[in-house]
This record gives sequence, structure tokens and C-alpha cells, in this order.
Amino acid sequence: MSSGARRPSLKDVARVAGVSYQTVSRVINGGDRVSVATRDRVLGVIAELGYRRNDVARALVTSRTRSIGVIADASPKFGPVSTLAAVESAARDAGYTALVATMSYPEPAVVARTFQDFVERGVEGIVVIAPRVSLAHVAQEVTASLPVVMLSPGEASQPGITVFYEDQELGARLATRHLVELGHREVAHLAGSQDWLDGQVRLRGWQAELRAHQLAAPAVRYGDWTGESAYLIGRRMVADGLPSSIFIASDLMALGFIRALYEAGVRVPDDISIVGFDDNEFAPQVYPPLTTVRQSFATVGSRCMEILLGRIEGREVDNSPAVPELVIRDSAAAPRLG
Amino acid sequence: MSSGARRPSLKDVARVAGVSYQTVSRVINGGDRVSVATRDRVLGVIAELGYRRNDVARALVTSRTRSIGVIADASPKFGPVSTLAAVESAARDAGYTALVATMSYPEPAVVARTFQDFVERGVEGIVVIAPRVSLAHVAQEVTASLPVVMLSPGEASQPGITVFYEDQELGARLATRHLVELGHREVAHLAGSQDWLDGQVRLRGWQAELRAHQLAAPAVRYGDWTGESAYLIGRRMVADGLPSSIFIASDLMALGFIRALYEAGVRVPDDISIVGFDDNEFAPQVYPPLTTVRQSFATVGSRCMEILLGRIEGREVDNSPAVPELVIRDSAAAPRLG
DNA sequence: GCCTACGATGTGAACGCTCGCCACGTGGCG
DNA sequence: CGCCACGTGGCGAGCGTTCACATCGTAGGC
Repeated sequence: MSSGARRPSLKDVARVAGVSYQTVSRVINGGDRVSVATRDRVLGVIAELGYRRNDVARALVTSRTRSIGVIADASPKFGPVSTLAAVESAARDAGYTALVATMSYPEPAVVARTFQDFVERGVEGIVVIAPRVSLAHVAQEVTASLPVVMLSPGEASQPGITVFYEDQELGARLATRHLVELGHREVAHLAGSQDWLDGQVRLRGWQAELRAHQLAAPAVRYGDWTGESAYLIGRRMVADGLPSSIFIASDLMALGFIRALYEAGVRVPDDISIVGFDDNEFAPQVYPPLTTVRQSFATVGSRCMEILLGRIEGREVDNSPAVPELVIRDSAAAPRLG
Repeated sequence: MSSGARRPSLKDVARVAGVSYQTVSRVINGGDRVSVATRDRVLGVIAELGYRRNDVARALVTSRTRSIGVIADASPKFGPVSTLAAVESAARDAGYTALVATMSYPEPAVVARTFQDFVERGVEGIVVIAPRVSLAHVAQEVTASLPVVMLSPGEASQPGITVFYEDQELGARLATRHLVELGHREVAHLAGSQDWLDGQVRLRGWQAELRAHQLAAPAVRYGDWTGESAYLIGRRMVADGLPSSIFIASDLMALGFIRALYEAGVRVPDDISIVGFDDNEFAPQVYPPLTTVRQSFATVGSRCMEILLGRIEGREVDNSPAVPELVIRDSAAAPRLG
């Protein structure tokens, strides 16, 4: 207490400036009800001492931390990561700080522990970027005393949880429709892991669109989002006979699939049309550039924060899904005649 | 105070359990020096009331927040993102929570504001994932009263800042050496943006390795990390005449480059050998699978936290760089004879 | 059988801040 | 010329914890 490298406090500033700490506090927040002279003097001392407000003391008395917790998938996958950045950025714009916890696999115990941790740290709300079915379930089980927004193409099954998502089913329909409209009567589907809600929903969209056109749905092939799984499936399909077009549940899988095609001398889009999903950063660089579905992560991120803020402040919120768009490039074309 | 949805506090628990708040506190931390009977009773009440410790009050009195700030690039680029996840995960393992701020472009004002914000929130240290030259500079300018670890292939120019990085220069040498050892006498380089330290360092490694083999360095081509820039350069190079091999500063650029090649009917690795950098998730899925350099993000993340923790606790730390490895796949082969 | 020591618990203060309220002085108004 | 109002500032309390210390009772040592 005698020497110490302790950070200066309100009282230190007050002492040096010759006013009460109350006045200093007023200068810091708003600066209202303080004469210009005192105010300038105090500001001077603050700069001189390098004073920085202590937000934890402040949070203690106001009981508002202005922070939110974000739980995200640890995999460097394009979608989840872009969403994370968008959410954080929107939070900061709203004056909130994001505490983030990434997890490579959402073990119930770990998720529960993380929720608890967030609560103890006093977050005002939690965002769960929950593409995996398992994470979604776990998150819903945790009794949340807090507003929770789950970014997931699923259903809200808990009163405290608001679900918000990009309408990926629509995205899948757009992709499928594009192929149909190009003239393909045969639109296959290489699905993503059904352990992910995204995988389930994209599959559903493809089915629905085919039905709308009274087209039969070929047998579905299931990958696990990895390019390798798609490559293997691609090889098998080359041997079994290729459809005239295929909607693949992710760009990365599309890439692996195409590799199998090229090894067999099959050309894209001449021999087979392909539409992917994600509009990954590499999608325009593939040979040929991938026609794919783009999700609007920035929009999702900011809408998500809007919803969370609304919940925190007890407002009614609109959580109608965001809408994706089709990005047409060169990997899908009209089928060859005959 | 009469009704209120206020969270129960230590005192509430104490009252119900019929003990002093001090005893409850003891039960929560360690539980030492408390008789089993009281302890169980208190634990019961805690569960019953759904009591959760208030970390902000705790932080106020202990003046330790057990949190760190992380500043990262907002771009969903593979490297930075993987690093972020690794750092956060290592932090959590060490009992710390990560506050993260992403920024798409490191404007000095914004970075400074973010630093200040972190300080006000009482973080015990800051990690800057700073691939861009500009971010690195800004971060160094901010007078940090805190331990700062900068993940950046640069030099520490500020006393308070510890720089740590993956030895990308070595990575670039590994890539170049591989090509030389395959028998290529002509190893070109398609560099990344020189606005990024990574870009500068990879270029330097290529030069150094060539010099070590007494090989001449062909004129460097400069991309900007985008696949599109590489595609354009590729087209020009096809027209001007291709080298027998090329080291490309990122996998994404390699992909764009290959697209230009394929459009012109050039084959890889038959006509030209290519080595990329990053081992991006799509690298093994490209046709042909990319030989590339893999950085050990997990290691970097955990070492980075080790270093930061060391600094926080005043220990001496080893910040020798992490070492990348070459991943050999199919995009580089021996040159054709003649 | 008395003193010591230790195990189990309680008390008071402090962390750095904000909030509600009160005190002082000056100016405008009746 | 007195009153009220308002602009300016100070004081006290309290947010939920932990820490240092005090207290109390009882078991163990001589």
C-alpha cells in the first residue's frame, strides 16, 4: 500500500484534483452537472495519472457487465467462423464485449461447465453457434436463467431459448431449382453429416424442391463434411454411373468430389453439373469456379445481436430467418442433349 | 428487495443455512476448515437456491479477473482463425476466460480503443494475433501496462511486448528445399501481400534457401493472398512461359494459380511442380492434392498462453519459435527430363 | 486439573465504483 | 427583501466477495 504499482483509482484522481471522488465519477460518466472548470481540471489529472475506469467495480454496483458469452465450434470451418466474427463485431458495436469459448466437441459436461462459467462471470446473454445436433441438445438442457440465442436451423424447445438461423432449407431449394431450371431431370444429392442440423436441413430442402417439380429423388449419399468422404463417394459413383447433376451439401465436399471426377477423366460441367453450398473463400478459385449458395453471415451476426439485446431488454423480437442467395458461376450448366 | 429476481448471494445462502457468509465462502473455495456436517448443509442450500458465485465481486476484491483479451483478424482465413481457437482453448485450460475482439481492418483508433476497453475490463494480459504489418505497428504503439504477447513473425520493438511466432521462414525454406531436392533448378515464387509480415517472411525464406543452393532467384510475382490475384498472375505466366516449379505463399493462391493452368491445359505436377503454404482444409482435396507447409496452430496457441501466463506471473519464458512441417502430397514431382 | 493449541466459525474492513440524497451558494421572481 | 429553484458539489451507503483477525470450545500434554 505504501509503494505499489497499483492502478490509480477514482479516489487518487479526486485527491490530486482536490475534489471528491463523486465529482470525478460524474466527469467520467456523462460529465453532467459539473462546471467546466472542475471538469477540465479533473480530465487533466486523469490524463496525467493515466487513470482507467475499473469496469469490474462498476459492474458490481450497477449489476450490468455489458458482456455476452459466445459458444462456438472450434473447427475452422467457414460458416461457424464467419458467424462468430459477425456476432462479436455486432456485439462490440452495441457496446458489449464477447467472452468466447470454442469447443471441438460439445461434451455435455463441458458445455454445462461453460454455461456456468459464463453465468458466474455475469454475462447478460449467451449466443450459441450450434451447428451440431448434439450441441443444440445440450444447450437446451442447461437451465438457462439468461437469455440465450441459438444460431441453429432447428426448433426452439425451451422457453428461455430463442432460435435464429439462416434459411438453409431455402438455400438448398435454390440450388436444386437452379439445376432443374437448367434442364436436369436427374438431380442427385451428396448430403452432409446428419449429426449436424445444417446437414439435415439441406437434405430436406433438396427433397422438397424435387417434390415441387414432381421429380423423383435419387438415393442420397451421405458424407461427413470432409472432402475425403466426398472423394471416396465420388469414386464409387463414377464406377456406378454418374447422374447428370448433383447438389453437394458443402463446397469442401464438392471439391473432394470433383477430384474423384478428374482422376477418372470426367469433366465439369460438361459431363456433370455441380452446385455446392457455403460460398467458401476457395469456391471461386476451383476449376471450374463453383456455383454455390451464399449465406449472409454478417446479417445473421447483427440480427442475432439485435435479438439477444431485445431479449435482455425485455423487448419483443423478430426472429424470422435470414435468407441466403444463389451464386452462379461455372460448375453447373445445361445437360448435354440425349 | 421485496420480490425481485435478484440472484441469491452468499448472504442469502448463509441465512438459509444458518451460518455466517464467511463459512459459505469457505465451503465454496476449497471447503477447508469446515466440518463435514456444515459443509453438506451449505452445499444443500446452494443447490436448492441455485446459487452461483459472482465472479465480478470476487475479481474486485482479489484484483484478479482471470481473463485475457485476444485481438484477432476478422477474416475467416485459415491461419488466424485456427490460432484464435487454439489460444482460447489453451486459455480455458489454464482457467482463464478469453475476451475477443475481431477486426477486419486494424485502424489505430479502433485498436487503441480495444486495448483500453480490455484494460478497463481488467484483463490480465493481451494476445494479439497480428498477421498484418499495420496491426503489429499499432499494437506496439499502444502503451501497454499489461503483458502483451504478439503472434507475429516480426521483431519485438517494445519492452512490454513479447513476440512469438511460427518459424515461417523455415517453412518457406522447407518448401523451396523440397523443390530443389526433387531436381528443380528453377524455383519461382508467388509471394503473398507484403503488407503482411507472413508475406515478407515467406519471401525471405525462399530467397535464403535458393542462395544456400547457389541457385538464382527468378523475378518474384506478388499476389495479395486472394485466389483471384494468383489466377491473374497465373494467366500472365502461362503466356510468358512457365518455370519448372513454383513455391506459392498460400494454398488459396495456389488454387487460383492452378485454375489458370488448367484453363490453358497445363498439367500439375507433370508440367509444373507446385508447393503451397498453410495446409488449408481444402489442400488435400485439390486436384492434385497439394504439397504444402503445415503450421502447428495448436502448439502455437498453447505455447502462446504459456508465455502470457509466465509474463503475468513474472516468470522467465522461452519464446523460441514453433516449427512448421512440410506435408508432401502430389502437386510437386521431379522435373521432366530435358 | 490447568494451560496450550488447534479446529471450527464469526466479525470487520476493504476492493472501486455508482446511486440517492443532502448542503451550499447564487440568481430570478414575487 | 425573502423565498424558491437550480446548478454544483459532498457524504454515506452498498454492490458481493475475500482477507486478516478475533472468538469460542474442546481435546491433548504435563
